[in-house]
Amino acid sequence: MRAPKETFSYPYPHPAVTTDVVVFTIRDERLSILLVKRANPPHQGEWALPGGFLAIDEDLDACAARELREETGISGVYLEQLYTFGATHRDPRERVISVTYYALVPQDALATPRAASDAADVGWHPFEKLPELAFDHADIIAMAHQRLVAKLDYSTIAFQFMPEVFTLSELQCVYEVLLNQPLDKRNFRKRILSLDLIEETGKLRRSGKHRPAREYRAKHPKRVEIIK
Amino acid sequence: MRAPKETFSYPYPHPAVTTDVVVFTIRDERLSILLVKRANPPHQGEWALPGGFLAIDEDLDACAARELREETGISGVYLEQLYTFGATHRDPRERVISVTYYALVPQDALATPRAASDAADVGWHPFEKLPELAFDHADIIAMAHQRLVAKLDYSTIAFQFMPEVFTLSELQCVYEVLLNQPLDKRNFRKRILSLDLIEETGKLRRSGKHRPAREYRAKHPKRVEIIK
DNA sequence: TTGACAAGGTGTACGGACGACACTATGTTA
DNA sequence: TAACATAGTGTCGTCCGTACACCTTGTCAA
Repeated sequence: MRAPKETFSYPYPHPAVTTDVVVFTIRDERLSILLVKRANPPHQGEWALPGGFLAIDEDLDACAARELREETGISGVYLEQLYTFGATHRDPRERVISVTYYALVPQDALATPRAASDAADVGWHPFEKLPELAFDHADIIAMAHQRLVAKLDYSTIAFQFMPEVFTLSELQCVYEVLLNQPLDKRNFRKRILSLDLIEETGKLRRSGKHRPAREYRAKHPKRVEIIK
Repeated sequence: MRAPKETFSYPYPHPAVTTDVVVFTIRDERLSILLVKRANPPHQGEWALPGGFLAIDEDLDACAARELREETGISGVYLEQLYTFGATHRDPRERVISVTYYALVPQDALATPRAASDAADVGWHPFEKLPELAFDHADIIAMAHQRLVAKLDYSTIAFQFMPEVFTLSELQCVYEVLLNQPLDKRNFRKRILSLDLIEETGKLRRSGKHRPAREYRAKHPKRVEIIK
């Protein structure tokens, strides 16, 4: 906590800098985004992206990771800078430059994120029916979604949605949700296995009254590679 | 010009925000970058990217375009946001967040850019032998180059290097320089023409003691499309 | 005038990647 | 033990990308 009376002066006006994070996951076979309900003005009571002001001695990536951790309890996930939004009146308080990030969270992690002090609520919202959003956060989400879908085609980013071990059917489901279209099972398995990115655990996954599926794990779970 | 005595105060420390621009062109069959020699400290006398501080009532894109125009005389070119650099000590004066852009300039435009007041010199430098650069500008250029080469594959960005009319050989030369490898003439022409992005002007270009080449123009010169 | 020069312009054939497509295997449960 | 539900597997055709060589046409100099 900073001394409230102190002020910081500059010979020229300075904008404020924030980071905001679009957190994606896949829940119930739906692409979902983590939103916080704002506890304070402006836009009090509206849903918004987790994020907040950059500390003066803090790197941008660290700020995004910290805000994500503080506001939602999420850490250790894939986090990539997206774009910087700086339209002159995007925040009514003062000039605010937002360096935005997007994060990908595995399916099972954090079923119920915890709300922080400056958030009235936190929750997952299906991408297909998002509520009204504060500031220009709808634009930020749109761009994050565009980037995510584009990266599916030429990188191994989709694995960041997967838990440590998973089945090929689960992986296929992730691709189908993101691409919003069904995929052929044989072609999908052929393509994924030819990438040589996953290996069998040797165990079987039993679920439901049917044949168990082989479990796989990523050979390099944290790595996102460019392919093709 | 602002009154020099005025100061601007905030209850929390604010970083400064700048934009810096990596300007690419192709000169003498070499990819080149426009640099300015710094007239003032810090890094006085070193080469740096054109750029400068964001005005408080100015959009980010407008700031990049303005700095580019003021420092080099270039305007009306393709300009795209690249990435935001904000490491805590990248500028010795104060905390500075740099929202970086890259620009593509047609070959013939602006053979000799003019130097502005706060630049001791301005000039094109071949990408392959850049001088020592101020701040973290070498990192910024590296990322811009990576983005540019990547976009060659899935967009029509290369046309931004072309003048209004050009020959297929000139276009091929641009691709060869950017990809740093020779291309097959027949395959190149087949691929480019199949995109249906250019049309013949009907005129011929005479140069040297050989058969003249057909001139082409882009159907939508300013448009950069995602292909494939 | 004509022949050498230099870049402009053109088509085919091969191989690999991707997409369409249907049936058997295996564990569960009633 | 039979029905059920998902797991798991191979082939074939098409399209795209790549490799590859020669004729065309204007210039210039002998």
